[in-house]
Amino acid sequence: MVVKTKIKDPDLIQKRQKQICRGAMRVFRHKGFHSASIREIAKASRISLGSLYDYIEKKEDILFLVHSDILDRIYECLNMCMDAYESPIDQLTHALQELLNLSCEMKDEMLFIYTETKSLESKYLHEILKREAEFTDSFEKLIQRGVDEGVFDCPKPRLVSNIIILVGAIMPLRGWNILPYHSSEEIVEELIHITLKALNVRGESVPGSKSRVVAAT
Amino acid sequence: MVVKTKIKDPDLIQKRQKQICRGAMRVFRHKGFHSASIREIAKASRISLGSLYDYIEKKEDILFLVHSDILDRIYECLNMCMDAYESPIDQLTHALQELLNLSCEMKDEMLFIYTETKSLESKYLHEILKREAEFTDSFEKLIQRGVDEGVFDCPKPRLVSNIIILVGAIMPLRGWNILPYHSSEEIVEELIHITLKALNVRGESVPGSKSRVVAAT
Amino acid sequence: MVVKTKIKDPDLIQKRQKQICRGAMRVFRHKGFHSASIREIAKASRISLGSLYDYIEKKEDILFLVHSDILDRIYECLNMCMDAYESPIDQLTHALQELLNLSCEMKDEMLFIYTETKSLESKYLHEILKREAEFTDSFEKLIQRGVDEGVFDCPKPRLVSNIIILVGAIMPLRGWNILPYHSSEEIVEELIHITLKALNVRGESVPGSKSRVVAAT
Amino acid sequence: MVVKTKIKDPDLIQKRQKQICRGAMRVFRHKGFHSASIREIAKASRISLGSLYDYIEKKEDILFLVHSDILDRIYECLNMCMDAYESPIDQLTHALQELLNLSCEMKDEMLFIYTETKSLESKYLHEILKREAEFTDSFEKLIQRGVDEGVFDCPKPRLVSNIIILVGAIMPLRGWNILPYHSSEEIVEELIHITLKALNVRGESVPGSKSRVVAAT
DNA sequence: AATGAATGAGAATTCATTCAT
DNA sequence: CATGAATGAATTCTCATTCAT
Repeated sequence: MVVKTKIKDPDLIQKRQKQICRGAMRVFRHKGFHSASIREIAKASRISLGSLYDYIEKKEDILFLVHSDILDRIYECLNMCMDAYESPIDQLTHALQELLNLSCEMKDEMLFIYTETKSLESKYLHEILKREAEFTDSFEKLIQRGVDEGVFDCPKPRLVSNIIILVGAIMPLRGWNILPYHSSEEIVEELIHITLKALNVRGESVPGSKSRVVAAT
Repeated sequence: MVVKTKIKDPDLIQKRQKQICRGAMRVFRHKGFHSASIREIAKASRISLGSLYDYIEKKEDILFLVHSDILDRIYECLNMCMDAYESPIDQLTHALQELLNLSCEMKDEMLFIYTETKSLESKYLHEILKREAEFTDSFEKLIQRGVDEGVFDCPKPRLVSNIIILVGAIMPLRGWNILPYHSSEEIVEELIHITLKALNVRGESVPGSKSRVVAAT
Repeated sequence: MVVKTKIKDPDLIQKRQKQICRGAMRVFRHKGFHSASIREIAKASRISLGSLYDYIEKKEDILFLVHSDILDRIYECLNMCMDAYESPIDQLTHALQELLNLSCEMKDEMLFIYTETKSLESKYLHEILKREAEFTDSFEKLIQRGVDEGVFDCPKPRLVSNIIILVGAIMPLRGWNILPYHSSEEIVEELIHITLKALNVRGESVPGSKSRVVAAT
Repeated sequence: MVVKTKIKDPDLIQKRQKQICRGAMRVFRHKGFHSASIREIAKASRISLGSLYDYIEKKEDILFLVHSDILDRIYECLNMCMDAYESPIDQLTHALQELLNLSCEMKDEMLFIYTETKSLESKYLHEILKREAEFTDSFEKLIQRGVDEGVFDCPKPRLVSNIIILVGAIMPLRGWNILPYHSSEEIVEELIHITLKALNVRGESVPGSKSRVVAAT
């Protein structure tokens, strides 16, 4: 899916739309989508109001571009992470760890996705949900492979992959209630531990953690 | 916290504000808070525009009233549910079951809470988060009692209670990805199973479920 | 001219309308006529919104009542003052002195008259201007009598009486620029002095002033 | 002080704000500030509602612009007039004459200033009063110079300059009561005569008047 | 390609007035 | 006579979008 523009040069489109994404997100962070005016977005993007409309057609296009940009960044990280390991357990633990790290670093962006996806118009909504579904699928496949290899015990991999993705957003969604009591490192470690326990993995190893290495093999 | 009105009769205030809540929610369901106009809300509430403003001061007041109303309904159900049982395991399983049932029946309302809490103005936001925190606390205490009684194994009850509440919203937040593959009954059952497993409960019994009554390890 | 009411008892009308005048003026003082809402006026008058409308028909009626009330108070004082003296010079000096004193004590009221008379609807405007004209007439007659008696030199008594009345409002209209430099007593004394000079009165006596008594007859 | 705009081109701002001033004044003349709606003002200014708000921020800004514009016009005339003469008597008589002429030609504008200055918000009110004060100062200095040169007898120049300015608005404020009896030329001539008399000027000459050229006492 | 001025539909909110009790 | 809840027209202001330069 592509946003219709008045401009021909594809490189310029790419560059300016990225510029708009970053500017827009800077505004959305504080005011949300609806309260952000196109004027503010143009100013934050260091682009004129007229030019802005050369690269998009409607305000909602920006919402889609920002969604796309955020998902791109998240999925790229996670795919790289999964590709770096072979065994399902390693893949899962590292992917989960990466997801949780991202949810710290990109807290605002993830919260934005959770709160503003509903504002997408139907055409864009389906596109974005399709991409989210693909992402969930990759987790599901990973778990299924673990089940097939006998390292995971999980009768409903789709449900569990959805839980994982939901819990992957625990920082933006529930951080306000947890962070005053636990550091993000503690949270990440414990969440991986719980996940592996829920998958009946015995003798887990948590990457980057000393305290639990004793239980390894 | 109370919304300032021009009306004196407290019963009438109560009645009309409830009326407004229901009407407003009917509109918010389809359009969200920002896209819903005050005129639509008035119409849906079967109240005149002028009268509406006799019972609130600003549009944001409606957002708060709706939040309050939804939380009231959810928390009342859950408190009744917890009070009906003695043992932490029974309390937890029934509360979780009730929470998940509510998240089916009040899917839109819960999604609304997750997506629009950010639109509350500071004063109201704090009030609502305070109530959510109290709710989380009651889950935390429940788990802690289970730990004290030796039936739960859980080093970070606060984290886990937050996970439970987050997962309690899995229907509104991830239902679109799960429900095409599993019935809500299946989901509820499996989620309770996973939760108890995460708490290291051996020999669990799921209420209303036959299949798992003897499903010990 | 009389404001139409729903109430019969004339004493009650009198009493309540006075009550409304005082309440309304309290609000007008700070916000002016247009920015004052009927609700505020009712509250300040310690009368219910419904009752208020038993004693007036429209908001403008209040404006007229307040105008009437203020003019009544001013003219009553001045008429008493003029009646207390015989000679034109005494009458003029004491009337002017009284007028200037009133313009200190009723600064807000006089300013209100000057700024809000234009808001009166035609019917009321004519009534109020008629009363102001009568008031100007009485000054004009006073001056004319002085001219006839040979104590004043004034070819255009009407113009001068208008000047006197205008200067009588110098406190509310220009006080902000004068009062930081001169006390109101100084101002009053000097204004009387100038007025008598303008009327070619030689050897004037200013009431209540010591400094100028030496110049007395 | 400058009204904040969304427009960058300063010439355009100047031009449009003047356009708005004139349009607004056309409406204010009949209805006053509060009763004039922004829509009417836009229409009278031959500018669209949206554009209007590109050149101002709030309705009150228009009030300030109009005040500014009127004072500019008046003060420019008077300064030119004062600069054209050397002696205090000439300056005073010509300035007074000019002021009274202006008060005939700009009757509505002056009345507007007197009745609507109170509607200015604090920030603007102070600015406008500052300019009025400067204007009064210039009259005070003129009188003081006359006193220093021995041609005026005036112990309180500040008070007298305020009287002059107040009397300078006699046409808009009291014209309704005088003009049916005297022509504006008569009024102007007599007012100058009285003023000079009040300043103890002997052997005055009124500009443009023959009858009084030798009218010494 | 880029700029920024122009537009008007639509938003929230206020308030004089009426009317049932 | 008194009360205060109800009404909806009118108001100010915002903002996405277009268009001339």
